[in-house]
Amino acid sequence: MSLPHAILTALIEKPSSGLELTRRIDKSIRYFWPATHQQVYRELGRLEEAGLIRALPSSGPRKEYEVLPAGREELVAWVARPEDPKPLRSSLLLRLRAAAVVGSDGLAAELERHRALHQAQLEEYLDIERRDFTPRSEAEKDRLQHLVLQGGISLESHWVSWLDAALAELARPAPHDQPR
Amino acid sequence: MSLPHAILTALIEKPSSGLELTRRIDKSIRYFWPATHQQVYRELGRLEEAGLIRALPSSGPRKEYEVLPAGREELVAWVARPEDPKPLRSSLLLRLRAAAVVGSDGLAAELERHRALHQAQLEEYLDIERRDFTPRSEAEKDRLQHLVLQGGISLESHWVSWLDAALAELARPAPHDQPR
DNA sequence: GGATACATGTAAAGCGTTACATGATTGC
DNA sequence: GCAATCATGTAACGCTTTACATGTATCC
Repeated sequence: MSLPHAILTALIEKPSSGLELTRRIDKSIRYFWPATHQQVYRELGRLEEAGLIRALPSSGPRKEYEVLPAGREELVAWVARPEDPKPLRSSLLLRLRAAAVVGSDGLAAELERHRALHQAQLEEYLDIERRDFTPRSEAEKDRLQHLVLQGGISLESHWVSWLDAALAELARPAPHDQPR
Repeated sequence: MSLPHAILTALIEKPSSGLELTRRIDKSIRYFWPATHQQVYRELGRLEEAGLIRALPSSGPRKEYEVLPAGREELVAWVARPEDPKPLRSSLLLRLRAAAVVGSDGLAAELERHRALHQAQLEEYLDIERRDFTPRSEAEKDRLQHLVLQGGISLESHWVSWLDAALAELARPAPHDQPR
């Protein structure tokens, strides 16, 4: 149940219409919880029905939503609520496991491709860090957001390093098969 | 489309019935692609209908499946097939983001809890590594499986380190608010 | 023979994804 | 006025998860 809370967070920062909200999510929150406009609209409907947000009186087709006190309370409660991490699902690790059984033909190219993707994401995070965060003396709010960013940086660094090791290992001749 | 390929991989290693397959997945593959018995049965039905596996003639209620040549070919092709990584979804990072907006009450306890979970997973991986892998001179098959395990180890290490940093940061007094 | 575990499913709900539909606004 | 874009949705599908259902073997 994370998407509704992502929306509450964004709406508290600034009341928005569905599409505007989608765009704002796509500019920051999507890095650790992506959402399409269809999901956003569906959740906005549910949150309104649950009495956590309300639509502001509007002119035209745009519907602006703001968070009600009950919505803020729910978000405060959710921050402390125990919730286990989602189990890992990596099709890349699965494919290495499959390659151990049927051979690793063509796998290296795919590992290279993933390495490039993670490297690009890492650089995007580092750009954001250089642009938005100073090295020290940050306000509580900034410090928490900086922590989130550092989590992403550390995660992408892990993948790049591991892919480097995997590629080196794939390139290494097999000690038993090769030297005969 | 990863689950069917996880099942093909496990079935090539050893033909199995639905429940046995579920148990075997739960002993290794689940670390990077968990699956319940309901999912397994459904996929077995689909794979059989697609002509990738077949049920062995059996006695009793147990249905044993084995992989057909078409199934092996599909798995070989899948190993090299481009497939982007699933976008990250971390409710913990999301909650840090929410805490930046509504305050971090109760967040530290939850971070501690997650740290313990990741630490336990890390130790489980390290136990497996000590038990199943020698330091060098491994066959191609073992080297790939070792790489998978090292991926898990490095991932859990990342989370433990990051959670340590996050907890230290949360405990640190705010530079602007506090010292007045 | 009765309880327990084994084994194979069905049903339903939630979330995420892709494709499609519809009306209003804006730019030219 | 017409096209493109903005804005708000609906529909359908697949995967995951939880709960429930049903029959079979085994143990004591």
